[in-house]
Amino acid sequence: MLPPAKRITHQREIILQKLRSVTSHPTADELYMTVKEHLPRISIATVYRNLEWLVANGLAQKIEVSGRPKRFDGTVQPHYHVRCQMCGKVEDAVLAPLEDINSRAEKYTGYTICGHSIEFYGICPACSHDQKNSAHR
Amino acid sequence: MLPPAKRITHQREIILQKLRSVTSHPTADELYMTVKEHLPRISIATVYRNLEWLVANGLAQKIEVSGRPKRFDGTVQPHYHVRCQMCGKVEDAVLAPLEDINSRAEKYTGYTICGHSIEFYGICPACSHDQKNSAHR
DNA sequence: ATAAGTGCAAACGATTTGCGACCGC
DNA sequence: GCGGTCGCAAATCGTTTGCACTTAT
Repeated sequence: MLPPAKRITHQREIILQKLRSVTSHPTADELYMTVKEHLPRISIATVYRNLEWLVANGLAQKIEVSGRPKRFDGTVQPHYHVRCQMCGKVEDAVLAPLEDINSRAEKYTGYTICGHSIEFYGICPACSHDQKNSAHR
Repeated sequence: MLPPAKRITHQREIILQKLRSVTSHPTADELYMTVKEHLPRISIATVYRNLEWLVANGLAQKIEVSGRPKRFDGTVQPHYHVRCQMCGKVEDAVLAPLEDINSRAEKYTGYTICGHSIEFYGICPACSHDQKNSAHR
């Protein structure tokens, strides 16, 4: 199903464009910073509202994991994420989607399963490097 | 490794006991309510502090998913969860832990992977029933 | 005595909301 | 002109923190 193609306001457009131009899964606040460069008068509320709108209309994904601030993703294909436990960075984990586990879960839980998310957690290369350097102290 | 068996204060004990007595993955606040029945003067801060302590000492698990309030689990064995998108309830999904995907992810991401969490999302039996009943309107 | 743990209230960060102004059809 | 959207400020929610007071050892 194609997106309902409703109103695309200027701010909505810029937000989506900025979101698509990065691979860093920014938080609403981070996005607000960069969007503000082009639309200095935009408010953080607008960013939140439009991000939710984009998600609701299938133009973006929300990664709401780990208590931390929600992150957003301009890619809509299902994929998994890895989070660094030290610096909080989130990256994509390129693994083939495990389709079969949905039906398994459905069977065992009685829920109507719509999907699943997998988050790997660990230490990113940069942080594990830092860790070695400061092992003493 | 057995828990460090440090201080077990009265409030700590009650909190763990209450947490273990339910399967509902309560939030800190929900737990606070029930613990207060036994310890009327306990503060919410103590509940938060002790839940973190229990997690740090391997006596409980934190389920921090979906932006929503963190939930806690008195079971420490690794297992997955299903969340109802309508009522927010979290239940266990009895699926054998997928051990192999950790090493796969490690290979692809370059991270040192410590583990992963899977959350299925969908509609619980109760809510899908309600949905039918209120289909009109 | 001292180190750890507590209750309270205030602080915090992320997000949401109410509202009057505004913009595009 | 009207409905949808915006910017702003205030409100909310979950959680954390500073601090002075207890409590177990």
